[in-house]
Amino acid sequence: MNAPIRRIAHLDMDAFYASVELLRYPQLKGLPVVIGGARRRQDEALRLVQGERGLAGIPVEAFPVLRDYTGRGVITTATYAARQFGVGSALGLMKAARLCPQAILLPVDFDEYRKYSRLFKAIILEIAPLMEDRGVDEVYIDFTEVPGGQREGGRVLARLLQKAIADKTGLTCSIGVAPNKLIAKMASEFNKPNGISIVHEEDLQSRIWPLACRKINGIGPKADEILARLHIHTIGELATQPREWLIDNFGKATGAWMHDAANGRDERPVVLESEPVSISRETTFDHDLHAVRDRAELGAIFTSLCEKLAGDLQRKGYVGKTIGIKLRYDNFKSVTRDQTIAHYTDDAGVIRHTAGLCLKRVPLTQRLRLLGVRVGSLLKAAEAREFESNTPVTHAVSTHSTTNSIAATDQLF
DNA sequence: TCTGGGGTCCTAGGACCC
DNA sequence: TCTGGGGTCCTAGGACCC
Repeated sequence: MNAPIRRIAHLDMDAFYASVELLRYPQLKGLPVVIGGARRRQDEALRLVQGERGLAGIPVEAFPVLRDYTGRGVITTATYAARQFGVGSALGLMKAARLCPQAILLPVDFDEYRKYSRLFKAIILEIAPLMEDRGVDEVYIDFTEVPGGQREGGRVLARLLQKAIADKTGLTCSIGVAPNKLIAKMASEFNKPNGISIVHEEDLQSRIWPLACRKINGIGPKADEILARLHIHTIGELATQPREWLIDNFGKATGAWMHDAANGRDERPVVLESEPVSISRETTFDHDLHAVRDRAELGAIFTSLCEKLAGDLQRKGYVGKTIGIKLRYDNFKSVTRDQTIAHYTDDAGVIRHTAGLCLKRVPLTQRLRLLGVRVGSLLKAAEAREFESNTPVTHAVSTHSTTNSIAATDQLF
């Protein structure tokens, strides 16, 4: 018997956030709907008009529309009906309102999306156990050894997955199957929504090479701009450049990677488990704040971010020892500062104190639009305790104690 | 009326040690 | 009497992704 052909699938949920919202509000099906912006207000407004028939009974006219929205924020997801108007992910809401003022605007309800995320991934795992989590709405799956994974190049298994997910969640997805992750990722976009694409090794020149370089996962706007200046626009053009020339222009690692990627070479395995490197919280203010004039408000936000972050760490069972801050000025320039401490911690007071020291190292004359706090160099809390028992007292782990109250730390703002 | 929030990885320089 | 390379850790910034 021949060795099975390596077949990797990329599965991408279609307009995921918006589709989950449509499960709650089926009366919005077919209408332009965008998700994004401020969370609470619209939600509460909707609950007020919710009649005996529940959420599905709310009349379409009661939903907030883009036209009435004022404030910051971007679109995270748009329904396909909304995309007709040129609105899509990452577009500012104010700009979107000009393109499609009648679009219905729903707030992001991440808990709900996470619920469906866990659900569709569990369904996949029952059928195909080798799955790599790539965020709330997409995964890679190794089809190679799965029953049916080789039939029709993977199409039979892909259809089975689509059907199982649709039956149990009411959601659709698109799947690309290819010899590796890189091509599978591109292939999953070929037939969106609710599509399947099979790309074989020998299809590289006909189906991948005509695409723009930007379609390669890992080539972003900056790299694309440099390539354009070098008169390279398609993946085929990139593939036929001499490897050494790409290395001269992009550096050793990036140049070699680009050459491999364009030639369809990618040996990365499907990774089943991974540990987080950092956990963070950040927030963009409703309006820009000044470190002096809005000191009290900023201080409260800062403390609250630290508390939420500590809560995240405790809930997930991690401690870290590199504490950092990020801020973004009104001109959108960002700076970061971080500091590594001797003790692993998940304590809000320790985080707040150390982050406060970081804040003192940064210019605070310009107005701010964003503030963030981050904890890195993470360790599982259990492993950290083990580490502690083999380490001198000065390196002890400090977990959420009451001795380090936030109120006791110095106030920068 | 520009531009969210949560991440990962890479680079590069300096400190410090051997 | 001034000069090596590595290796590792820390920090800052930036590209990129979902």
